[in-house]
Amino acid sequence: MPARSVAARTRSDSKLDEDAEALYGALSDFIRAYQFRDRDRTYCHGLSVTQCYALEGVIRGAPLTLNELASHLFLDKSTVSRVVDALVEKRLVVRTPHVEDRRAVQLQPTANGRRLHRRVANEVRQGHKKLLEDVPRQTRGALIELVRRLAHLAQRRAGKPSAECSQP
Amino acid sequence: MPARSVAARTRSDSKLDEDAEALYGALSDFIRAYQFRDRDRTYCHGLSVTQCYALEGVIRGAPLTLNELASHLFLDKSTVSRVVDALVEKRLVVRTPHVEDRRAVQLQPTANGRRLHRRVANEVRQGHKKLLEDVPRQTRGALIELVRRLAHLAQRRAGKPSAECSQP
DNA sequence: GACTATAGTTGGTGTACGCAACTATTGCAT
DNA sequence: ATGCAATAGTTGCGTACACCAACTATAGTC
Repeated sequence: MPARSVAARTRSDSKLDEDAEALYGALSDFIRAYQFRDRDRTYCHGLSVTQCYALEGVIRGAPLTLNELASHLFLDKSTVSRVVDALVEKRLVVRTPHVEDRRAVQLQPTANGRRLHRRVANEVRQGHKKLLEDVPRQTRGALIELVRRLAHLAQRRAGKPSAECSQP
Repeated sequence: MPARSVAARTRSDSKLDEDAEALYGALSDFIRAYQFRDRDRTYCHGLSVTQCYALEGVIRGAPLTLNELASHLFLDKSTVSRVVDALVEKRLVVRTPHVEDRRAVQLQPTANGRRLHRRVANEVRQGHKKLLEDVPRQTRGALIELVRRLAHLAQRRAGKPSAECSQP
């Protein structure tokens, strides 16, 4: 490392600190507000947010097992099992026994499930269009790219959750 | 509206649709992963996520009333009342009777509260630094600005939640 | 002084989540 | 083959957290 580094690193680190702080502030504002929706017990068309995510996961990944869905959703398999119960109950998803591994199930959307998801996705897209309308057209691509990067990084972090946490 | 508009609008709308779709995909990936943390029953230093947000809200806004905090958190005042109970229990926040309006309370962080918040904020900042490290330095400012804008827009939307939702 | 409105608390209820224990399979090793 | 560890999923259970509604206490208005 070159000689310039001490002062430079200090300066650049504190800039990074600042940026991290600012990012956190903005993200937590965003999440609090964005998630506001999530606090609605019943989301759209009688689906909770988790159910929406699960349905979407099934549609995007079908056929997939319960474990796969669980890790996609970052949820415990027991939780997902019950979420799937609800979706099955609503005739949006079917649990088929897995052909090769009789312990496993295969999750598949029903026609109903696809239809409902299309409707929900449309409404959600409307919301995001409203968000994007206020973003200058040229920067939209960059914004999306950056959010993708954030998602990617957050996913990596998700693997080891409680590393930096202590209990009272 | 000029004659060009039909074809042009169609094209630009479908581009906007695409962008909205992409944004939604990226955001939901991000939120699922980011929120993973939030699913930890006990977050950092014995605080739940809601408690963290509440403590932060109190520190950023002190002195503030319970109602103010509730609307900041987009939560019901009864929920916030209990969250504050927990923070008071932990000696992180004090409820002082409001000087001018004896129905209201003033929420203030204790020295302990500030200390703990500083610790938590530091750890959280570390996480966001890791996120930012992978973002090119020149685009960090833009990213933060865009997240701020998203937050702002999401906040506006938060006001009228179930407009586009129907129940089964 | 009676009224309406507001701040906050408490009781009741529903739900989401994780952990642990269980069953049913699989697949490997002897 | 038979036994044993590992895995997929389900279920029981406890906890946290959210809302609504009912309540108390105070404020402001006429």
